[in-house]
Amino acid sequence: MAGNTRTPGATVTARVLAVLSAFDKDHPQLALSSIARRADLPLSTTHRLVAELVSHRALAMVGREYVVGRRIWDIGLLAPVQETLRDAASPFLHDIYAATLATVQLAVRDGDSVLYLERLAGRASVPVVSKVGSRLPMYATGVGKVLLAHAPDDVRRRVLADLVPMTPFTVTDPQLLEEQLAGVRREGFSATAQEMTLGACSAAVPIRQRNTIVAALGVVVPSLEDDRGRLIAALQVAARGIGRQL
Amino acid sequence: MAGNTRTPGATVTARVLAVLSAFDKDHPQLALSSIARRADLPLSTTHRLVAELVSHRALAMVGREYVVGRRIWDIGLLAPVQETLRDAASPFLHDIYAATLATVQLAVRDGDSVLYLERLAGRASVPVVSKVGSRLPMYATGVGKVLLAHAPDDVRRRVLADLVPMTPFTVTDPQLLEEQLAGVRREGFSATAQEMTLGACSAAVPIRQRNTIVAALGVVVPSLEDDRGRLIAALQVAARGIGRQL
DNA sequence: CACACTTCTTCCGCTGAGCAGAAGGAACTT
DNA sequence: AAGTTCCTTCTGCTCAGCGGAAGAAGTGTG
Repeated sequence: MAGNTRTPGATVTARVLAVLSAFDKDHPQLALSSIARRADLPLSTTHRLVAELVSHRALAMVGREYVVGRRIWDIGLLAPVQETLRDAASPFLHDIYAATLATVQLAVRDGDSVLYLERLAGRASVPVVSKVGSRLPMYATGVGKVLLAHAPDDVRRRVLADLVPMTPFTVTDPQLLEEQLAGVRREGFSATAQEMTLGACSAAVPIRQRNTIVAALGVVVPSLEDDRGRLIAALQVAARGIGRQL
Repeated sequence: MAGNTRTPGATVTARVLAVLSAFDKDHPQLALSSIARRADLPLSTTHRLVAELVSHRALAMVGREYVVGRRIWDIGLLAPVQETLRDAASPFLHDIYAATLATVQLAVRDGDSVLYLERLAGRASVPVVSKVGSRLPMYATGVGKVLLAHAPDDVRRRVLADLVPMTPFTVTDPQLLEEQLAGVRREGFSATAQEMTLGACSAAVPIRQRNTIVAALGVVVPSLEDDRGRLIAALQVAARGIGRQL
């Protein structure tokens, strides 16, 4: 029968997003109490928010549990970066794959990480850790270095301040990395060797949309020695082609 | 200096969704005032909501305008919109693309329309109007005719009662279309030429889950003449493969 | 069948987060 | 320089939202 004081400093918008964000790839379906726990909200509050979201089809019920609804799916597809970019890039990725038989990757910067949008797995026995939808550090991958080289200053500063070695070949000296990034900007491509995974080398180039770098395109191969020039030329042709269609 | 009365009966959740829903296929990028108008909210309210959504990356700024952000994209992808179907189909779609270099489409019937679930964009020389998440009429597309041929009677009756020509080649005679649909059922595939878009032909086959047609798989090409048989054979192999996994 | 346990739903009075008009800027256009 | 359009900030009022608690409904165990 007691009323209550609301928690100060909370906005409903943040709560709504917290509820939606309770869902992720490993938890695509959740019970009410799980949502409350993951969003760190009281049960009754969660109950009300969820009920309202369901009424707007932002969530849907499956039995006793909830899943993300069609409404969010519809809206999410409008996020322009990925859809347009992936469509424009799709045929070029296949071209590069056909020409090189390497693992081909398309990635964008997401905050301080690399987000992989598309990947064509090559047949070569190269261990590749990237997955579509996964995030990796920017300082240790080919596409990452390209994106980092062209990222805003504050992003670069944060990333350079925390260089964790992934392999013995990872560059962990901020000064050296800065110089490499300057080289990437100057040359127009990046080339890395075993910095993320032993046995995997990569080359990458930026994709430009009207002089803004919006994404990076790269390949992963067992070794760069042989045909580094050819790989980079192929990547650059494709990157220009993609950029032209954005 | 005057305060104000809030509009009663409004929930923040509904407003947040109204703001997000202001974005649609024809308006993927909006200025603040446009969002306010489309969501039917006061400008200052919209401003605050949008700012908060941007801070949570549910929206993003592009110059002076806004677009749907990566956060919503992430969450939206979790919506179980035929997820098993899409998962099962994905590798086969890539196979078909690699074999034909055509635009490949995966679609289901949604009410009286075709809903496109997945699309691999081929070479740009063929104009293709379908987009993932978009809906098109069933009577003028390859995948649509397959789905229409196997749709319940009442759906077919409603669709046949309202045939609007999209191009000069669109079939608008209900009788003729009925005959074509019978052909689709008999032959196991549909082939259309420029009925939706000039310069675009398509072939499509049904995907069966235990003898029920649950989806359609199709390709769009500039012309069907050359290798119609090969295309359809490839589609049928893939469709069987997908069906086997459902 | 009773008991414990977990999960969901409803209730209700208090209060600060949200509201929206207005005014002040900023950027373009005429 | 005057008009137009669009964006941002300020502010006091007030009701939408809050959340503890209690009740209901389902689930598991001896």
